[in-house]
Amino acid sequence: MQKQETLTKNQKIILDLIEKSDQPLKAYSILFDVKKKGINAPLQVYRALKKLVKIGKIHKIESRNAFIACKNSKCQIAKATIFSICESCEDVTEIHDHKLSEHLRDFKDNKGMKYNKYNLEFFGLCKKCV
Amino acid sequence: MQKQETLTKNQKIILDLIEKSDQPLKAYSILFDVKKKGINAPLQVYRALKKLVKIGKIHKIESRNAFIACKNSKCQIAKATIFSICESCEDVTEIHDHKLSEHLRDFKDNKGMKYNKYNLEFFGLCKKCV
DNA sequence: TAACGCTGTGTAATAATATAACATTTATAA
DNA sequence: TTATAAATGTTATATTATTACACAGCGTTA
Ligand SMILES: [Zn+2]
Ligand SMILES: [Zn+2]
Ligand SMILES: [Zn+2]
Ligand SMILES: [Zn+2]
Repeated sequence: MQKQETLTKNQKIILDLIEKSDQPLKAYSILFDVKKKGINAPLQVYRALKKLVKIGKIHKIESRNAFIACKNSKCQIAKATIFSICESCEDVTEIHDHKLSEHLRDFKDNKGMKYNKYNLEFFGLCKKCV
Repeated sequence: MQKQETLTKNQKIILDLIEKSDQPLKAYSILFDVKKKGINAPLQVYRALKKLVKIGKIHKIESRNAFIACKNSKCQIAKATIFSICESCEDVTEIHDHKLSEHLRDFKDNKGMKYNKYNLEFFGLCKKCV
């Protein structure tokens, strides 16, 4: 059984917003949207984002400084993320590929480093933009 | 034969600095260091960084907003980068693993997306920090 | 109960990262 | 030569993210 996190009011408001979008949202765009719900300052947004990332409800797209909801119950540990990003329309999709995930999970370098997380971003052109 | 890029003065100054460091440097720390050489504004740094990334002389560590020199003549296309990052001491190493690179290069999703680039960052604890 | 640690809140200020706009200069190509 | 692309220098500004501080709520435990 997985521990069910209880989200606070601010966290819920922000998660709701991100989940309603199928594309990544930026922190200040989130801030703009939640002002009507009483969230007034950047820090309130960043604090909620940090928690949501930590518990795996959302992921940060590092190359875009944006946040997207995770739709895969299996990666809610936030430790293994793969995305494809269209450099033309900026469409982002989370990739779930068993073989690739396995390969990455099992990767060992020759420096004795102990990994506990990875993030992979593929860039290219989506079908619509080719 | 590979086309040898001719770097401009600013680009050379900034590449030199980054190559002398074995760890990633941040843009404003670079700016601070090159002020004595007549580079005065952030934009001058960011323009040089952009070019150097484009020609593969340096890579951006996206999760850290920092830039590291590429020591591998083979990835000077800047299209296929893998890094390991220690979350304790922030040590960054570029990884060259033939099998993993091959796997990533050959990866195809089921959406018909055409990839031309990827960036992979592993996080964990290095030998010293375990 | 009271004291404590932990997490979250609200607010203000500020730090850190990155780009826009403009005039000019330099390098390369036709 | 002309023209065209790439780089420069400068000022201003936009965007992203954190520090600092006072306080509130909650569960643990002395
Ligand atoms: Zn996910
Ligand atoms: Zn697209
Ligand atoms: Zn490289
Ligand atoms: Zn370390």
